[in-house]
Amino acid sequence: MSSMTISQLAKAADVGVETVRYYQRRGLLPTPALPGGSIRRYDQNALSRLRFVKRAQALGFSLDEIAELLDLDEHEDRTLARQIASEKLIRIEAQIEQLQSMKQALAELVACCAHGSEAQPCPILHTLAHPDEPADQL
Amino acid sequence: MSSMTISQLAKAADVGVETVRYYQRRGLLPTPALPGGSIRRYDQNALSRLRFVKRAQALGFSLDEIAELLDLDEHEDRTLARQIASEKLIRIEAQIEQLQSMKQALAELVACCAHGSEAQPCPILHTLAHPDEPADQL
DNA sequence: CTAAACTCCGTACCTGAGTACAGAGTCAAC
DNA sequence: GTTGACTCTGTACTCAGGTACGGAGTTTAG
Repeated sequence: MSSMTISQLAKAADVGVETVRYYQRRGLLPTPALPGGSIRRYDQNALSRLRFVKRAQALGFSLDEIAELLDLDEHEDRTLARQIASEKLIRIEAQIEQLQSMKQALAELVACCAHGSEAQPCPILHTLAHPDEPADQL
Repeated sequence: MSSMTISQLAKAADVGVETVRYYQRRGLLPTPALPGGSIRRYDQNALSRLRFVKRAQALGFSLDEIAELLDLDEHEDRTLARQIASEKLIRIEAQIEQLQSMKQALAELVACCAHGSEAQPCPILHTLAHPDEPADQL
């Protein structure tokens, strides 16, 4: 199955046909030339690329960022590649930190709500409404 | 300043006037009645609610989820509130793990580009395209 | 008293990431 | 050699979460 139609390709990567076309329009996947007349064929390489897109996306990258990542690989300019990757790395680290703050805040709220007495207002809602008190460490 | 115009309210919560109106349309904020003729007035309560929305949003809740939380607050249902927060917590934890894997992959790419030989391919596309190999810890 | 600034309401527009559909062509099976 | 599934291109629609705008009314400072 080294040569696939668009629907076979889409199925193999578990996306819709329209999604493949959309990625082509966005420049994330090359659009192979129409051979002679009529129907495009996609190879293993196209599938790898498509899977790359889905995986990177699952990690929170936008399609624009993914296009950039793909460029890193394609361009043999390692100096530039390294620079772009470093910048992305910094953004990811910041994102992780943000999420960790969120996690902590939420964990505190959940824990507090678990053993609080029913008589008091729900701390999740109370805390969110009044940030100037205890759980303000966001 | 217990009675504000819409723009004072918006400013106090650091959002745009249009955003306040949007939240009203979405049912996240009540729309106070027009007193006699003409211009609505908002109180401290509206500000608390607006801040609640922004804080919950910063914690990764969607506006629909926030509406749900507000509803729970109104009905004093802390058990369910806690459940929603727990679910959100789990999603956030998964997201952090994923990002950490990506961080590692990117860090490797950066290191590779820094001192690797020009002859070898960068690991990033390979890593993401073939999840069944080393960097599979995503 | 007038002009600037603000408010109200409705509707339209924006970005990101697709999804749907129309109308025409093509390919494989029977 | 026709039917049915698939493909091609292009355009339009969806959803979230806003943002912008037009035209009318109101409020306030000078």
